[in-house]
Amino acid sequence: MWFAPLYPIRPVNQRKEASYNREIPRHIRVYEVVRQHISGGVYSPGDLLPSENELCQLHKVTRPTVRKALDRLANEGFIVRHQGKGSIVKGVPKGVGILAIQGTTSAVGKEKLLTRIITGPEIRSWTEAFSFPLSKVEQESGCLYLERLRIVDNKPVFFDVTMIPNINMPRFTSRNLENKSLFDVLRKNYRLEVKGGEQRILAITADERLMHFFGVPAGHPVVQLNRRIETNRPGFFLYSQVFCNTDEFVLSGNF
Amino acid sequence: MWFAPLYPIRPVNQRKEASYNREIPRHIRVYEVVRQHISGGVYSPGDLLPSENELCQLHKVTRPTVRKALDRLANEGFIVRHQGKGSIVKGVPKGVGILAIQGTTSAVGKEKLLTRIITGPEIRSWTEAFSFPLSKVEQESGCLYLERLRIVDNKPVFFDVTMIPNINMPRFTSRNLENKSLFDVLRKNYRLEVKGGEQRILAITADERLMHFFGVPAGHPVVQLNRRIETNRPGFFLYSQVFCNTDEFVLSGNF
DNA sequence: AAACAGAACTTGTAAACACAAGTAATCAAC
DNA sequence: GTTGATTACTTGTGTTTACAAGTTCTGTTT
Repeated sequence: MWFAPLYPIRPVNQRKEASYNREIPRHIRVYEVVRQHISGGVYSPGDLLPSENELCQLHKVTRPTVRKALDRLANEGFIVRHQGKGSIVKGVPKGVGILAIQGTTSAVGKEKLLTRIITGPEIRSWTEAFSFPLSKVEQESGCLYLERLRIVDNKPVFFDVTMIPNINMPRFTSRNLENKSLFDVLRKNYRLEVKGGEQRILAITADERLMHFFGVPAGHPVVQLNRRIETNRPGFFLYSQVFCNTDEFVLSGNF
Repeated sequence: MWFAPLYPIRPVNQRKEASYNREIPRHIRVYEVVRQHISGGVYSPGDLLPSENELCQLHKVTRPTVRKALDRLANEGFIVRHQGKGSIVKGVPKGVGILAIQGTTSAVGKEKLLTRIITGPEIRSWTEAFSFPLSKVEQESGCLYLERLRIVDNKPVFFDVTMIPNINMPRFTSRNLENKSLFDVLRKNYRLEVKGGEQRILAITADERLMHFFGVPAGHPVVQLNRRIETNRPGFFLYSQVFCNTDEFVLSGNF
């Protein structure tokens, strides 16, 4: 059985169009607006957001709709809600640190960090990708190999090995990477964005080479990170291995 | 002005008790049950979850309530929803490895992991929170102290120290935490959700105690993690220190 | 048998309502 | 002035109703 609608819920579409032009849900609209207001500085951290009922009036929607928007904002860390008080702006959720998504450059701060290229960049065939499995395509293409030593406050802290599949990476071997963020170069010159990845962490004792680079005695403990980094290019991964002398600098990051 | 309720919404509380024993919201109840069914293997990845209406009947709640539970499950990656089709089980979200956001239990898999309580849970005064700064309130409240040894495949792999501010944590010291996920206990009994945090990683050599726990010789390298973990309770942080013997198991996680 | 129409499901969006519970300001009583 | 109850906010939870829109099966038509 069919019942005539008691009231018109949404304004009749003026023009019927393809589905890609379908209305954006109202709770998402509200979310977008408030989110932009927070990241745009209309509301500062610590501010009290308009109450749910005020937001209802502002956006001409009902409370469940507003609440759905605020649910998401709270979930993503833009706001904190307090029963009986209101929603307090927390700010734009801070990014993920060295261990999470960015290279060491942005974590330590560009000023104090020097990067010395030890080897490469040069084309090699894969030996292994730090125990991550390699696809056939990757294996056949060879890799761009790079070894760097990172120096903070005149002390060598990181030694990293980076391996990038040699697929559509023109002129990479002739690039000057000294004191540059690798991720910046990849983003600007190859439109490669880091999306996420997987990492494995272990503690080892320094081998001859690390003893030499870090200037530490035999038996010195070192953190080793093996990372497989996803990019916006589907199926294209960066592989990197980082050794870190945590005597004076620790690896820190948010999650 | 006051209006008599048109209908009784929820069954009258049989006995009025203190606030820590307040009713757990129904959408959270439903969430917990379905979540356990997924991680417990009642539903396998690829399976179609009961429809929202069926879940309504099962749990004797209405659709918005069920939807709120499913919203969260989808958000956390347990399920994927398809309009017109249903909700498909994706499985326990891997990736939330030890380094990212969850405890070791979900990272390794519950089957193989045993947890032995070494000390506590007991109330102590703070000595320090692994070099994280403590607020005045935290310092004055004292902390719940807990030491655990995690055993994977009969090999001790993790030793962790957890410190929780003793603020509104009734009966925590008398809880049995043996072979349980601490985060699960906190979520179910105290409605504490992990939101994120900060961690610092370093490599050390095992001291007397770790040599004993891990059964490793002197000079053995060990990964140390100091973590400050944010929760949904504003200003309430968990502090934990994890030592990991990475000989046979590495710390892995996604980002 | 193949194609189409429709019914009968599914989830997605949104409103309107009712009440619970936490917070903060106000105001009266002491 | 201080205390304590009241009141007027705030967010939290839950129900009911209505319709939109995607998917799948079924039955009829061709």
